[in-house]
Amino acid sequence: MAAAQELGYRPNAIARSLITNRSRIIAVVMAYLENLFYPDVLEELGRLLVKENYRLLLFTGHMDRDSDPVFDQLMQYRVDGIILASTTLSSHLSEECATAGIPVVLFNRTTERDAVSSVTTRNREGGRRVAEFLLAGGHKRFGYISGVESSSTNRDRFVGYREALVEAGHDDIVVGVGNYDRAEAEAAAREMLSRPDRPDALFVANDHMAVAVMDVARYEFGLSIPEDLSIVGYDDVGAARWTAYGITSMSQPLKRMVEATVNILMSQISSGEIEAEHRILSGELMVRTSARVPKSGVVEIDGRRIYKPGKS
Amino acid sequence: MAAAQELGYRPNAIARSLITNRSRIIAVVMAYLENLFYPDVLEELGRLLVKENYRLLLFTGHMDRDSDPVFDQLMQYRVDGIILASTTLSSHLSEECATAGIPVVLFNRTTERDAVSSVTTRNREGGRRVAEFLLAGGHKRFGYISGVESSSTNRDRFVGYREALVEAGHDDIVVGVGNYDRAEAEAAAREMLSRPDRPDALFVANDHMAVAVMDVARYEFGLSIPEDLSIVGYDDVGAARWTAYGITSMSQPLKRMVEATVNILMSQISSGEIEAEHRILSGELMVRTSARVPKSGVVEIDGRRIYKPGKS
DNA sequence: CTGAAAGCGCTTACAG
DNA sequence: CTGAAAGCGCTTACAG
Repeated sequence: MAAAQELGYRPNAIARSLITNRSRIIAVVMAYLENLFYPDVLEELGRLLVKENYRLLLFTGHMDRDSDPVFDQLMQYRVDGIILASTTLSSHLSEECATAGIPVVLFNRTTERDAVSSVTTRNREGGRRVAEFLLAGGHKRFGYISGVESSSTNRDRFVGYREALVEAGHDDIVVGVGNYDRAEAEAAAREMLSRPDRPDALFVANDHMAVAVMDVARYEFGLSIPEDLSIVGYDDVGAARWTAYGITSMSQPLKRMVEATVNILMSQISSGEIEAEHRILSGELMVRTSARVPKSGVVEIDGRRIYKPGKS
Repeated sequence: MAAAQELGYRPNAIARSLITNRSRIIAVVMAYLENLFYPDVLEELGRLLVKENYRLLLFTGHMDRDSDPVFDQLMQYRVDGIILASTTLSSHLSEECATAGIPVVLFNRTTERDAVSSVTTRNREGGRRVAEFLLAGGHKRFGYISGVESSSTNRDRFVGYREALVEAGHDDIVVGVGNYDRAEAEAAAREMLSRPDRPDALFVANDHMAVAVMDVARYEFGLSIPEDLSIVGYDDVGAARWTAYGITSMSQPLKRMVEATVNILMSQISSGEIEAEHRILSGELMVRTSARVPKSGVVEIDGRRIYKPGKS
């Protein structure tokens, strides 16, 4: 042992993994890090995985649907688990993972397929909450700037938002497509705010776009926020808290989401059984300055203002 | 081959690496992803490494100086190269890498030690440029909010800034310590702006802090920017371009920096020779709205405004 | 309890 | 040109 120490011997983890059949590597696939939400997720993932004595192999960049070379690489490195954030595997590929016995967890996404686990938040309820908040604020004309239209997050947020608005008698929502992209969100905002019947309440599908939309509204259209236009976002990312924006936003409990993701992975790895598990968490509507504040329903908890209808 | 295809055979990269003595894995160590500059770097690194057929093993979280377990893990996975961003290895550890024949590149950092390569920008010239710009803007009283005081980036930026100011007869710079941290930068700004002789020109060591400082100046002190206070940042990160901030900032050529980093690594890996190489690139002072604009020296290139003293 | 052997899945050099 | 053998650095089961 002393000699080993002296010579700086370190066991070769790669040789070990060959015989143990465990690489202790988790692959994390993140299409893009531009949305500030994801770097935060990544950092937290790194923290938890290291605690579990796992390494994090990162794949960024958009994956093409089926024939991804990225996927081949995951398999070649015999990763013990895969976390997919802001990407979805084709059904073909997730099948392959399942047969190869590699646990897969979708982060902030779901699919109909039952084979792969997922961790999400109640996006539909979130969408409803946003609508309730804007209705309580006395708004009359509602808009929505969407994310990627086929994504489960976008779909669920919009469905909940629309449901609650329709129940209140508003069935004419102005919709623009933002694709979770700044530039596209800006274009959608320009188009929407140029309309003679422009909305006075706007739900933007995530904060990453909401920041861009606020800049367009304020500096290109000269609108006062929230006097002329209320904006609500989603995710509660860092920039939402910056005073210049102060975005009222549905939060996603990032730490708990990451924790659930790692838990699912760890239990599937150790049990060797891959039974799809779906963990669904809840967020809160964080009230700041980007949207008119209703007379009641806003409570203060630990210095943060949260909208909880029914309470005051 | 047909059979292999049918059975979904994929070579085991780990077994291969055992015999080839090449893991085709590069370790990237990033202390924190909070500063928006680093996620961008990470994404670009991912792009280039994948092109070179390398994988990216990510380590986040602060490393303790000498005895880091993280470093042990790097070694255990027999990574082919190490990129250190926003962290420095102790001399002891970089020595070990050298003897183990693993190339190391410091990204956006340097050390006196010659054994390890680095990619940086001309921070001292950058600091000078900022000073020249603020002097040309007619400012009288200069402040500086620092990064981590021991870091080479911070030191060089400040040295250049001070040099140019002293040459112009200003040797009384008000200095606050921001440690590249939002909260600390805010505290430093509060302290500095409360002074009776508060500066009218403020160089903040990076944009990540500059955003926070601007919010403090505007919303806590009611200052107009740039009328009451000019602020210049560093890095030219995404948020600097958001209209609400519009930070005048020294850019760092991120893509070229990443390219140089990967190049150094690749050439050292293929040659097997680890000779320290220091690549130093240049940035530009991107002119936006957070600082008073001098009468001359600002040129427009591809729709971006850049300060190039001596030209107009 | 200690120590030698087999084997994980590859690649490479060598024999047929 | 094809095919069997050796070996990368571990772990694990087994023999002494």
